[in-house]
Amino acid sequence: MSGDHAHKQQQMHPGSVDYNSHKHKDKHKDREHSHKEHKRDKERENSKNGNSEHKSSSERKHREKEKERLKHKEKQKEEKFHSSDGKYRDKENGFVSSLSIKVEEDNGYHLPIKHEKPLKRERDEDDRYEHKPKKLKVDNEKKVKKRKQEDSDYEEREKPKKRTKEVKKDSTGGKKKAKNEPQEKWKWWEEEKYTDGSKWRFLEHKGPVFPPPYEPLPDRIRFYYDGKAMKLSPAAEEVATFYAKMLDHEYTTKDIFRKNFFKDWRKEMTPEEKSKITELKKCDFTEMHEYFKAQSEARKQMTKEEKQKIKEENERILQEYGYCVMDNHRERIGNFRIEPPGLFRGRGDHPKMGKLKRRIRPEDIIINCSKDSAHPQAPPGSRWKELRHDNKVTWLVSWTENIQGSIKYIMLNPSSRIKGEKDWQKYETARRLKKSVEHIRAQYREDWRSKEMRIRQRAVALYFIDKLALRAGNEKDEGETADTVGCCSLRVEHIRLHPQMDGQDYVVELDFPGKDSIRYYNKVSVEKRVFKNLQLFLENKQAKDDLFDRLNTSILNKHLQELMDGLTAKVFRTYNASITLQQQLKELTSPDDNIPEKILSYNRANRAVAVLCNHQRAPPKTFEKSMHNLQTKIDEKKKQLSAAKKELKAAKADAKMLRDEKSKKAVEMKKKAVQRISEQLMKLEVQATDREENKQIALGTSKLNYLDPRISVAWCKKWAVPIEKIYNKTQREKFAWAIDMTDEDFEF
DNA sequence: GATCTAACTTAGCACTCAGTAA
DNA sequence: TTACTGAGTGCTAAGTTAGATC
Repeated sequence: MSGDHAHKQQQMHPGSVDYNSHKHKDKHKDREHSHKEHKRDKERENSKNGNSEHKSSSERKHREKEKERLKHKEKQKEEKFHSSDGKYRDKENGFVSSLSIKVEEDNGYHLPIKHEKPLKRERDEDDRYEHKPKKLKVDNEKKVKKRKQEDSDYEEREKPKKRTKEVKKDSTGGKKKAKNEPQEKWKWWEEEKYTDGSKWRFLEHKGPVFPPPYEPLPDRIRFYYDGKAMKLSPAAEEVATFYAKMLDHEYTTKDIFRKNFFKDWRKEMTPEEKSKITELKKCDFTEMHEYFKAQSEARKQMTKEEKQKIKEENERILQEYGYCVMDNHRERIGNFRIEPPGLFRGRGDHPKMGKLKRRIRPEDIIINCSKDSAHPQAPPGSRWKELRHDNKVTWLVSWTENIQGSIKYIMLNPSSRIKGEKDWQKYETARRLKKSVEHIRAQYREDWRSKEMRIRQRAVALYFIDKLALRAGNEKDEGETADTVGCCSLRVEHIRLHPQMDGQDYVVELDFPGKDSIRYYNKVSVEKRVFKNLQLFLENKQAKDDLFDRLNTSILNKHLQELMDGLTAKVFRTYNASITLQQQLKELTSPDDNIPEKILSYNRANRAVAVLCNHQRAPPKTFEKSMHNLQTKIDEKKKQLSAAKKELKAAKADAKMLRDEKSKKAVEMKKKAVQRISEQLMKLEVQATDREENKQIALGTSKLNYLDPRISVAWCKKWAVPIEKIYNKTQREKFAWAIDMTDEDFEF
């Protein structure tokens, strides 16, 4: 299947459309579609079809057989999940399912999996979970005063010490609890929010941590040019080490990377070096490369004590620079280190890959903090570019990077109030969309018949965004970034129309490089009117022309804003992801299941979302090996089980003969052993299934960014699944608000 | 409406480190 | 004790969106 797709994919191109004339020249740009995406896919495909795949095929078959034998219950669930009637999206490499066409249905509208029930709430909106900002705090002088007081109180009592993440204060005004009492987490979600657009009242931090200065290589480590050793100037040597460190990486085999690197490297050379070093292929970095490899090896070989020392030093830096005081709370900073210099690693066929990312100096840094805070000090002998006091933004530090000229920021950790509030708000907006989505859908269906082309295009694009969870698709600077697209920027070459395909009517085949140059490949059966509209949009266009030439993200979002306050294209992704999770959890969870089975169901629901959102990952390098190891464990466990069963049988026979207490006890013991081993076996089998299904799908992205955590928390509570089973520590910190406020009745 | 920019979210990859098996 | 492994974490690239400016 996967090979088949790859093949189809390669052949795809605007054969089915009449490209004779060019109607929309104004918007047409002669873009080069480099097909980086396709190359990357092909590479994956090749590696997949290579040795490792063949080696593992017998194991996989074996596993399949084992799966067959899994409990009846398990099997039923799997069938349910894989939806036997072609609802699953088919992705690159066939990693999702063997079925390729998603059928449109009235109720199973947006989901990759068929839904027996309509996507309707089972009860009225539960307003308990509405994100209702309480009374405006900044309007309330008393409270502002109090907060200010708390700020200064905090400085007084907390500044010199404290290693806890949050400052402890009680509800009456900020007194610490007794020493040994457990530190209570700050429940910012129970407090009032700023509603005047300001993000904080007080902000104090220590500024960023700079990477260590460059340390020249020892003299024995030499660089060779054209076979001759050559001592490089420190600046040129530093840049050379960036390349040397990457020698093992695929990047250094790419022409653009090499070209960009060499060009930027030469800029760092002295005139003499410049005149000597004229060809990259004559450069020999291997000694440097070996040196860094040895260093990395040495780091691994460090003694426990040495490692501990480094750990302590890192902890000290974290405590000093990794936290800030925002209003009256000590909050964790997300990224407090300045990005070190190196070679730019753009993704896909990025035209700037290999360029030198220069070292950031204090003179490049803008510091943002409160006027009345202790300002961070620039390193001795240097000064900041600017000291700013802007409480309308959330960042602490910013600088402009030299590759794209974009601004980089230091901001707070996801567990912080400022990020958490925004996250919560995001899900509330998505829940509001739930209330008006049917109306919006009716509207865009109506717009498919509009007399105006721009409205039809808007309506069809919105249909794709809603149905397929596509990203908005901003226009991008040609030549500055990799050629990737989203919905609004789709081009003729990214779409093929099939009036009939695989027994389905009106099939649209989408194939394009999305964010991070991850391929989006999907064949989907659409409504006739959508199909006819697409045919119309394609008329008289060429491969490189925009499919939606009368549309862009700005127009689309303005329209969405009119339909619902706060609605943007992105909200549809959040909404559809969350509603899919909720729906899938309902479908897949069986009350009789044990905890591991329930977790498998959760992961499968999560997986359905990841598939919908096209969250892919490269299969882990050690995947085949780890599956093999797991299978070995399963085989051993089976042997163990069979032995235990024999022993039980024997014990039973003994007990029947002897009829004494001792042999009865022995039977009980053996029974327990059989039960224990069975459970262990079942866990391993579930683990193998889960891992196999997860081979090329990344669950983390949707879990962290698209799924309303309250759905997961409610599910855990309802089925008594420990929250730790689905969220690790970091995730629990990020979603503390949801964990605290949600009960099992929560409905998205 | 086009373009630019700032601010923020979303994303996959690489590396680390703790747990576990040998 | 060592080697291995995978979950967790950090890093930073690549998106979206809104607002300013022309």
